[in-house]
Amino acid sequence: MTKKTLISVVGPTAIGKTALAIKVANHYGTEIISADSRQFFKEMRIGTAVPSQEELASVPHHFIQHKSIFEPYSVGDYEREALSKLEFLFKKKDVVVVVGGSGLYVDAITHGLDHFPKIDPEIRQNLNEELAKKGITSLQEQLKVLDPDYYNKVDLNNPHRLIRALEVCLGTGAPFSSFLKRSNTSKRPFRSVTLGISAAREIIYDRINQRVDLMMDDGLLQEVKSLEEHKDLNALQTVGYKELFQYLKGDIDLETAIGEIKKNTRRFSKRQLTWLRKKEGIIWIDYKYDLAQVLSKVELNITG
RNA sequence: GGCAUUGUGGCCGAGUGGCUAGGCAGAGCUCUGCAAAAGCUUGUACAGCGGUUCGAAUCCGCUCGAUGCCU
Repeated sequence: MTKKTLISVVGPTAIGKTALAIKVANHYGTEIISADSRQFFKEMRIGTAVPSQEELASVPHHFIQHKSIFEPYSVGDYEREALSKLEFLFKKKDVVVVVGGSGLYVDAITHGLDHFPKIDPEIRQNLNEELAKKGITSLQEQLKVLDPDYYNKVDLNNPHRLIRALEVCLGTGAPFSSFLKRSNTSKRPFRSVTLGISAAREIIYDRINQRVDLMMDDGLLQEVKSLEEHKDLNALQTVGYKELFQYLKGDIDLETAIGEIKKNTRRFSKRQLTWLRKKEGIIWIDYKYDLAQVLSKVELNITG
């Protein structure tokens, strides 16, 4: 019996992941799980480059616009939901395709995260207030006491990291680092093949700039306007939205806002590439790939 | 042709004798529940030549290049 295989498609934003994922899924007659942390939200469509109606119709997609920006949603939630969806899909398919630009979310599926207890959201809220009032040193001092091991490892200038570690310490009474066992890792009941699409930096940047213009033509500004009253929600701290909120507020003009979107998207793509660069086992292909060749490489990895 | 202003790293821009502004772009990196997030690292650049001085991006002279006004 064939072993179940998960084919992941990764790469920087605007490189053509969606198109390749659909072709691969069609070839195997299977379905697609999205690992894009912004395409989850049904209120955000244009700015997150959700697949088109035709694309969605050609292959069943999961985790696309299935959540609301009003619901809190984390990688942990995603990992649980995605794994149970995978289990369900593997009952009828030998291959499932995952596609997405959020590296952490792809890893959550393919390798898994350690288990953390649920933390009362109020703790994080308090820590955020503390950060605003007393500054980052206050958080650093607390972490030094509550989890000296992690204190020596983390980037102490990074408020997000400090707050996450502290909320776990405070919420569980145990050091954050005591949960980092990598116990989940590499225990998946399926084989993993990862396709990485890449191109020269210049080409990626070019595609990004073009796509931002297309989004504007498609009515991104209207979409952002309709969400303006919710601009403080976490899901809307997103490239393409936060810049246009600034424009709507009158802080910058439209041309500047569009330039900022392009710039921030370029930076994002750079971080995606940094993230992927160190990963092992990725089959890298050029953005002008030959589909038959790509599929035969995948086959080789499945059978080999 | 005359007079005046001016010339700082890819770009913007501060600095008017000694103690390497800063920002943007670019590049490299970190990453376990806010991840399209958050954070870190990264260029001794002062138009050229000569002079003054212990020491010049900063002062002086000439050359070259900009810009403006005048005839």
